[in-house]
Parts: sequence; C-alpha cells; structure tokens
Amino acid sequence: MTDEKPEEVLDFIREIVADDLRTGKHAGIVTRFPPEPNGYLHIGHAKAICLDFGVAQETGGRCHLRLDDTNPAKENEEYVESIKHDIQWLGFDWGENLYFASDYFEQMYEYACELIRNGLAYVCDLSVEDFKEYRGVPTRPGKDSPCRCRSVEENLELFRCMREGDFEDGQYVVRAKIDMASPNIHMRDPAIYRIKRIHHYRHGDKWCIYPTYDFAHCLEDSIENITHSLCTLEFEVHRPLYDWILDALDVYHPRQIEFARLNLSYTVMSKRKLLELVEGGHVNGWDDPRLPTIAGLRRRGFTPAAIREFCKRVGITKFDGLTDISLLEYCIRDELNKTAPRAMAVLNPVKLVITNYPEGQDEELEGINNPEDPAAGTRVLPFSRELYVEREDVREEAPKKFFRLVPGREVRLRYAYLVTCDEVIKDPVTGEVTEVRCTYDPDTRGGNAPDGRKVRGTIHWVSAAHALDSEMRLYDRLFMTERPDEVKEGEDFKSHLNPDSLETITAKVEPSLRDVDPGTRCQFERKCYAYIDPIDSQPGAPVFNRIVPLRDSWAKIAAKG
RNA sequence: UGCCCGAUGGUGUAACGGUAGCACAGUUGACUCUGGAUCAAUCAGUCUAGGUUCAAAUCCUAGUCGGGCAACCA
Repeated sequence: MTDEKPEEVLDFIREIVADDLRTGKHAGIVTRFPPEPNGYLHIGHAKAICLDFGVAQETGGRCHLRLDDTNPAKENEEYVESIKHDIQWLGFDWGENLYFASDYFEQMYEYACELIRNGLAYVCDLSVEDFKEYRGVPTRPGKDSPCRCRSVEENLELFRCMREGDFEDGQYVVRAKIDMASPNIHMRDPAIYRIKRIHHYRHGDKWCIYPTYDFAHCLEDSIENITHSLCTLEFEVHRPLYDWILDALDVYHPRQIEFARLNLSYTVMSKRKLLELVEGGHVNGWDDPRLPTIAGLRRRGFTPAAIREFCKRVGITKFDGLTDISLLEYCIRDELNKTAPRAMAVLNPVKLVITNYPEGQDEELEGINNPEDPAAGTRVLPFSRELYVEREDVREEAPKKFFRLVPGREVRLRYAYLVTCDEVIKDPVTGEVTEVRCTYDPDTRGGNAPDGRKVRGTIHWVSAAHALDSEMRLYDRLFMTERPDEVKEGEDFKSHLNPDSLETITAKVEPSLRDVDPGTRCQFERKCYAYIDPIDSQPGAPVFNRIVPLRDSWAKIAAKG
C-alpha cells in the first residue's frame, strides 16, 4: 500500500512558475498585488490575492503589496487602509514589501526623459478630440501626430515645463513613439504622461504630471524585480506595450501573465457599480453584508479560510466564466459545520404550552455544543411550561411526511422531551395560529424514549420566560438575477436589485448567547449560521447577522407539494 | 468590419497524443435527537467541419459562438 499523496494539480500559471524555477530562469519568485486605492477590495480581488500571495508562499518567494496610485483623481488614504486591512484579514502578509507607485515618480520621470532622448517618445499638443481622431479606430489605422517629429531638445524642454507646471491640464501629453498603424490600438503612440493639477493624497502638490498605467505599471514591476506579473484578461492587449517599454528602456523585464477575473452569480463585481450601490444608498456602506466586498463578507460573518478555500476551488484559467454563488455558500457551511457551536433560536415564534407540565416549574437540560466536535462540550438549556417554537413547524393539518407539530403527532423537542401536539389554537378572525398546546412524556427527559419508540421529528425551541429577544438580520442575495450586468434596453443593473435582500427580525434566542463575544459565529440549529455583529451588538444584547441558511431539504419536498 | 484571447456535464475545473476524472448544484437511497452533517448511488460533457496520427479534448486549418481592445482610468 502506497500512501503517496496525489500531486496537487497546478494551474497554468503555477506551471509556468514551476518551470521557471526548474530551468533556473529565476532563483526565487517575486509577485505583487497592485490595487489602485480607489475603492474597497472585493472577492474578485481575493482571487488575485490568493494567487499572487499564494504563488509566492508556495515557492518560498515573496509578494509585494503595491498601491498603484498613479491617478490622484480617485485615490485616497481610506482606501489604502481598507486594502491593507482586508489583505491581512484574509491571512496574507507582505512583510517589509509595502510599496507605492507614487514613490517611483522621480524614477519614472527619468525613464520618460530617456525615452525622449532615444527618440522613442515625444510631447504632443493634440487636443483630446484630435488625439482620438488621429488614433483611428480598431478597423482603421491611425495617422501620425504632427508633433511626432519634434526635436529631442524641444521635447525634453516641453516635458520639463510640463513638470514645472507651465501648462494647463491636457495641454500637452507625452507619448511613446511606436506605430500609429498598429492593429493594436494600445501601440498607436499611447500617452505615457499627462498633466493633472490634482492634489495627490501622498505627495500633495509635488507633481502636476502623472504617468499613465501602461507606462507606470511595467516600470513598477521592473523596479521591484517582479518575476511574474499576474493580472486579469483585459490587460492581455496591453502586454505588447508592457514589453515594448521595458525593451525600449533596456531594463529588467518581468513576465506578465493574464488570467480570468472572477464573476459571481447574483452579484456585481465592478468597482464602479459597487461605488454606485454604496453612494446611492442602496446598501449601507462598503461593509454592507450583502456586498461581495471583503469588508461586506467579513461583516456578514464569512471567514478568511472559507474565502481562501473558495478561491482555491474556483481555480485559475483563461476562461471568463460565471461562478455559482452556491460554491461560496458551500465553503462557509463546510467550515462552520465543523467549527461553529450550535444554539437554538426561534426566528418566527409561536407559543407552545405543555399543559401537563407543572406551572412555575423550571429545569435545566443539557445541550451538545457541536455534534461534529466533542471537545466543544455542552451547555445548559433552561426549560419550562411555555416555550416558543417556529411557526413553520406547526400545522393544523399536514401530510404524513411533515414530521412536526400537527395535532395527534409526537415530536421531540431538541434535548428536552417528547411532546404530543393536542391542539392548535387559531385567532378566530385572522386564522393565524396563536398557540400550540401539547402534553409531554416526563419519562423522555433529554429527548430519549425509554421504550425505544421512534420519533422522526425533532424541533428546536426556546423557553419563553428565559428567551432573549435579539435583532437578527436575514440577508438574501442582493440581486434577483444571475447576471445583473445583463440588462435590457433602457434598464440598468439596479433594476435587478432584490427588494427583500435584507429582512430584520426580532428572534427568540436561547439565553446562553446573551454574553457571547461579538464577532463569534454559531449555528442556529435547523435554521442558519449566524455571526454576532461586532459593530451593532451591545453588552448583553447581541445582534445577529445570518451568514447563510442551512441546507433545507424539507423546503424542496414542500415545494414539490 | 481590424487585432488579441477563449471554448470539456447545469456551474467551476482536471486529463500535457493513449481508459474523459474531481468538486459544486440536482436527483435517489441509507443513517440521524438538526429534514443539518455523513455515507452510497445517480444524472450529465470534449462547439462544428475537415486534416495529421495506429491513436486527438489535446496538434494543424477553417468556421461558429463567447470575451476583450478605440480613457490623457486601472
């Protein structure tokens, strides 16, 4: 018998990396995660983070966190801090390797000068409209800017003046001199420096010219000695430019490799749309638990491990697909099933009275904290004559396969007693069930029948006198359609918002939860996994966020009729 | 209409010229003091057409479909 582990399957990027190590192309691996600090990170970034930091970790290399802050118009410190926090929370560490693209501005300026000196860049004064006009369209070649033949000296001087602030925004731009007829638009003399009199959140007004992404990014990678520059598919067409600039400057040349970004069903992932949801008040901030932001998932109660596991299961390819949100839900359930202590909470309560239980009597029963983890121990559950049970667990009439409270049937109260339902009392006017009356079998304390009779149904309950009233937020998917991005003429993605994505209720919760620390998770048996909101909870008054419902196979049976 | 990229069950992926496998979702059954979990079974796939080869998901060509590219955004 061999117990060789099946070799972990490598995705195509890890294969390239492994090859480069094997052939000695690189002695060590250096990757980077380069977010622009203009928004909060979301689960799509988590995929990239797991890849960038993961590859480094697995190969004993390092991964830089680099804030790609080359456009001060939308960037700020709040975003920088949130990004750092989210990455750390996810479980990754950049160590000493925290960098800012803006710290390379002086070097980049020099590089641009070098390009100019080598006749590979020029200062152009075409207006934005003319710039577009000259660029042409994908199917038609562009034409050379009249500025293309400006002398090196003049270019250098103009560029210096640009930096000095002698010109208006947009008056001049520096362009790489490549090929206006290239079938790749990005090679048609792309802008590499523009004038923007905008206060930079880190460098104040030191600069009024800023490098563009295409010019800056490859140089950032080069300066940091990145070996593998991993990015998403939309940058594929930029790669020739990435390569051109590094070759033109004859500097260290990392390899850019593109992979598919993550798309998740029933949500949106673009920064612009997330911003719109936040600013439009459709959600309550960047950490709204309905959002796919890292902050939102954290607030919802997801764990870093579950998110990492999800990213691992999604894999890395060049296929731009749509991942089913149920995979994410599976990952968190899978973890929490093993780790989350159980508790009882009645979300939609109806009173149950045990008519043969002595009035005024109390007793303490023992509940198992986690059947999946004996080490989690047990806890005390107060029991009394009047309880709350779930309204949906009560029916006046029901098919045989409904193993719950129906007159004449016996069910088990979890960890308590077997009770027989005698009567379902309804409001004569509304027809709503107001109370369930049962009799209990005193010999079944703990829930076991001494005569060994089988009872199929077990339901959860909370003692009415001991119950804690707690706010609970029931979250559902933010959008009603699988691909909210796909909209009909005249619609926008917001028209697919789910109006019932948040329902706030007051639940009856077992008293053991009263003083549990905010930030902990539990499973409400038969209902859901929940997270004690660390922000809104007060001492003695926990507020619960439903992370995800438990799988509910009864719902499927019931739905089929 | 130009260029780049992609295509394997419903979904996400593996197979690196030699038996199409895994996971999620679905379905069925077993078990169960959570209609949870677990276990078992099951459904279901190589975009199309040519070519190369003893042998093609894999290599080649063409087509089809999908994605990306025309910010002085990243």
